[in-house]
Amino acid sequence: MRMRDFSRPTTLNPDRLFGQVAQRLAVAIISGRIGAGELLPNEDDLRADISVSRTAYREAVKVLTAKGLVEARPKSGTRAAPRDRWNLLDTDVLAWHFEADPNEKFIRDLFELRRFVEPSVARLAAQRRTAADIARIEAALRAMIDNPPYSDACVRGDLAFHEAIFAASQNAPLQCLSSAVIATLQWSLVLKKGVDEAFIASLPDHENILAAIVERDGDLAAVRMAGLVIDSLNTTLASVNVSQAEPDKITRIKHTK
Amino acid sequence: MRMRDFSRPTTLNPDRLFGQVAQRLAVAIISGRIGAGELLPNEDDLRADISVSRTAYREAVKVLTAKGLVEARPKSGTRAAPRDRWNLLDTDVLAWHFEADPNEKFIRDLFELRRFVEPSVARLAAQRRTAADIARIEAALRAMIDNPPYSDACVRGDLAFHEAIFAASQNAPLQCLSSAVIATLQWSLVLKKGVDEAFIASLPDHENILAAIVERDGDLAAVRMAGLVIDSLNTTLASVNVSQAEPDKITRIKHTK
DNA sequence: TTTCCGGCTATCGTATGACTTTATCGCAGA
DNA sequence: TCTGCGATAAAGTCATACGATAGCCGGAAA
Repeated sequence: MRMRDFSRPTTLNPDRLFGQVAQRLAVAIISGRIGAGELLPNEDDLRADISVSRTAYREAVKVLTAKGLVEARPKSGTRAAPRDRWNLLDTDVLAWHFEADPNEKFIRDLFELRRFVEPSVARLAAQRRTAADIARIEAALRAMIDNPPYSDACVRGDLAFHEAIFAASQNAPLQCLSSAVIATLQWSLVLKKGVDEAFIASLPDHENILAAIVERDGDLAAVRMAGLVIDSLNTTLASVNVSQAEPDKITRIKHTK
Repeated sequence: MRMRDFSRPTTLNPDRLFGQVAQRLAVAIISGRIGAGELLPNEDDLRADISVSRTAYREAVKVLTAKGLVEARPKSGTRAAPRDRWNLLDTDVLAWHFEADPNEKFIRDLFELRRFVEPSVARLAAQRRTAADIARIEAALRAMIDNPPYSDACVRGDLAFHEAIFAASQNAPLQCLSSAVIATLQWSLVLKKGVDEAFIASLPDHENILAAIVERDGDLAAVRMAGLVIDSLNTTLASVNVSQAEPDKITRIKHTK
């Protein structure tokens, strides 16, 4: 699946050779083409795909090992790890999922995580935000409003909006979860691209969240963020199901507020 | 800081040479001894620390790159990355934090994350748990009860208890956060080791959480889990402050329920 | 025929040296 | 002063070799 990539600058330089090899292998594992079995024998892979030296191959494997996608043990070989070992919240691992087929369960799970976390983050942001945080969130919102829906600048604004709120929470481990939120936004973008109404309808919600954060009203910010996430989930899932022609699988979540 | 290590089997084999080098460098970065500056030049490090080949060194760097701890660019060198690039939720990165000095802010942040996430996870677990999940949670609880406090088996039981609840949530990305919970438990263990009362007092709380999950009462499970997390935070922070002889920094969080 | 032991071999880990690529920095020329 | 080109330094890549280890298989003994 080819698409525009707005994910944060990853640690893994795609220009480099080992990065390409890592991505190749990662996608093969994530898409299930390798699935907990043995990896392609060292030599085979070298000869077959691209003639790549053992160094590049090993460094790619090291990257995948660090992200939990493979387990290498002397002699028994380098095998794809079971899914529950993967660092599913790692930026690169999330990005690689976009290269594989979209998996509705996975998207739901990410939205679920987001639904639990992001309202709390918004609450913290409202309590702890500095003037600089406000300026950053405002700038992101401006980019969303001033640019046509789904334009690059607009999408970047959306991502920046959520990231800025995470940053305002002043909690470093929590900020690591922003990549998961970014991922859901990207999935939304892919799945419901072209549907401008949903995006435009969400703009006032974004503005209201900012307002609550400005007012330092944590509870209000949390409630509004929860609403935004649920709306996003519903429109995204609707697009998934429409595009898959399975409208019966639409399961909306009602606002509790 | 030397300690018993109960973290889940990490992907990064400490027997291997590159793993040791990676840990060495990681601790130097996390502890701040390197802090966003340049890394030791390749050759220097080789000669100085241990005579280690370029291969092992490079693979160690690749691992750290994958976890966001360093950024390598041709010409400008391999630099330690700013903290907001680190994968703070990565199992290894969390484990490496135990080798550096304890950082109260970091522990607070982890507990905060846990406070947001774990009650929701408990709710999901109550809604989705299977019979196998119940058995797993019960077994973990048994290990906590049947073994003396802070014994290896007991601690493992505690970790298994929380991991089993995460597993019962049936949400893979969410499960990745269990390593952060494990980390807070380990910090608690380190900081308040020897204080048996707090542990024994928490046993009924654990039992009640299990009961709520058995009864499929999601809200109750969430409330009880929230209480457990807050209690754990308070006793842990108290130990931190006592051990640092700064009792004025104790800031308890009141139960809302 | 079954079982156990030991060597064989495949595969990862480590070491070494040479060459390539890339990006920075400084010097020279306009 | 500005521009651009080349020297340079560091990471990246390649090729090769050797060591260590765990599984495999065959032979020997019961």
